[in-house]
Amino acid sequence: MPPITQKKPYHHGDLRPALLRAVKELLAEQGIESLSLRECARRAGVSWSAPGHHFGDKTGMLTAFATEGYVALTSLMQKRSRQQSEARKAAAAVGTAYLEFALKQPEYFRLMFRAELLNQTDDAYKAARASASGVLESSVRLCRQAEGLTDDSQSRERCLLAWSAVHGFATLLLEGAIRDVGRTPKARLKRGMELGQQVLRLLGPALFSDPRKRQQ
Amino acid sequence: MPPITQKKPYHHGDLRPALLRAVKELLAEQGIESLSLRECARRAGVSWSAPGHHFGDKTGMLTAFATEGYVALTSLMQKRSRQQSEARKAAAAVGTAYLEFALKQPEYFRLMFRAELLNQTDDAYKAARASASGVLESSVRLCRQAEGLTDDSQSRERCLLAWSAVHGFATLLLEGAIRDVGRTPKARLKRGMELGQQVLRLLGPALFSDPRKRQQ
DNA sequence: CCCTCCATTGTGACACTGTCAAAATGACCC
DNA sequence: GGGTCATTTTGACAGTGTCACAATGGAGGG
Repeated sequence: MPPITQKKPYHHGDLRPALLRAVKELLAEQGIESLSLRECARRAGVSWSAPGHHFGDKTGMLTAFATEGYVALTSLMQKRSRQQSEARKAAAAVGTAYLEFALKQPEYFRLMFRAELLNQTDDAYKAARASASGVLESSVRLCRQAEGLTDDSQSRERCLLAWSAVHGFATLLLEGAIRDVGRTPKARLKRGMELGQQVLRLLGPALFSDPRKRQQ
Repeated sequence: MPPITQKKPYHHGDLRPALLRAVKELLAEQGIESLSLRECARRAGVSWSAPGHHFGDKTGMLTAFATEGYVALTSLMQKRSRQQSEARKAAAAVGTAYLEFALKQPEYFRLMFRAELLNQTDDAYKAARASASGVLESSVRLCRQAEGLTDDSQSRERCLLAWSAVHGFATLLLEGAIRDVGRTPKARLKRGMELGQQVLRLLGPALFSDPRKRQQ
């Protein structure tokens, strides 16, 4: 009578969450390159072939993990967004949440944008990814709408600019491309969030000003 | 009397460029995950242990390759920048060149920002990376200078914003996160460059307007 | 011209990996 | 209670990175 904490009546308990937890731990400890199916199996206490069987192959396991990541990111952005009343502050909160997620859970974030490691045709994956980018887009669109700028001829480009900026900053910071931002992980997180907020604040005019008023 | 096309008097010719060429070909064909020292050796026509010996280990070889990439990126940005006379157009050309490099030579670009695969302490690598980001930064700074905006209290943040936006856009496009941008590689390149230019054009006000004039 | 030295390249060996086929386990339903 | 079948384990294999050690052949001195 193994402790079943989830619905699926697996042979030896709930394998899937156990494996995904092992993935998360191992990614946080050693990075993606040295992650192996067999080590996940060891940590989860099952045979070395169980992960491969359960997820089909390594790509399947990573795709499932990345899907979890998109769900978590979506949930965090929505939560932070709801804490704000004004549309503009809500949009800023979404961007900050994106950055916060990337910095606090890099083991998710790094994998979520490694196209060649994931099965792009997986339905759950596609759905989770779409819902995350939906939150981003609607936060930008709602903002312009709230300010009476119904001209959304460049709406897509503005959403892309916002996404690109916050994603690029998070990526550059995670990959160590931005210097003078602290040594210890703690300091890097704090300083990175501060710097990121300043950078994103500069984006305001580009996203929310009316293009018909002044170009410069 | 083997054909020596470069300076180093290697035993069997010029091993280093041959290996790096093999890396480039293999990365373009199959992606990073399936790249192996042994396959590089096979393609270069040497024993399977030669790459490991020459570069120390796999990380060493990838670091050398990434360094090549930074040199090529720097050179392309400088070239495109020099083709423009105005500072503002030069800055736009630098951003466009960054995007062009990422889309046309993804085998370089993808690796250049994989911190965990590279030896961050390598001197040649650090130098090449610094010179690339130097071109980016100076293009933004020169631009503000040319327009008489000497107030550079937020200079670093503006440079970071520009870099983040162009890097984020390139990354998202490369990883397939941006939809409706074409199926064939050819179309994706063309459409991606166009879309990228439109997105970057929106950045102008955020980078070059005087913050004391109008915030909105 | 020959001989030694030594950087450069090749070979052997080992533990580890992902994936396949086949066997074993045990929960579920009639 | 016994059969069925999804779930898990075991066996096997080709491939990998890295180590220690062997072989190669050009460079420099006598």
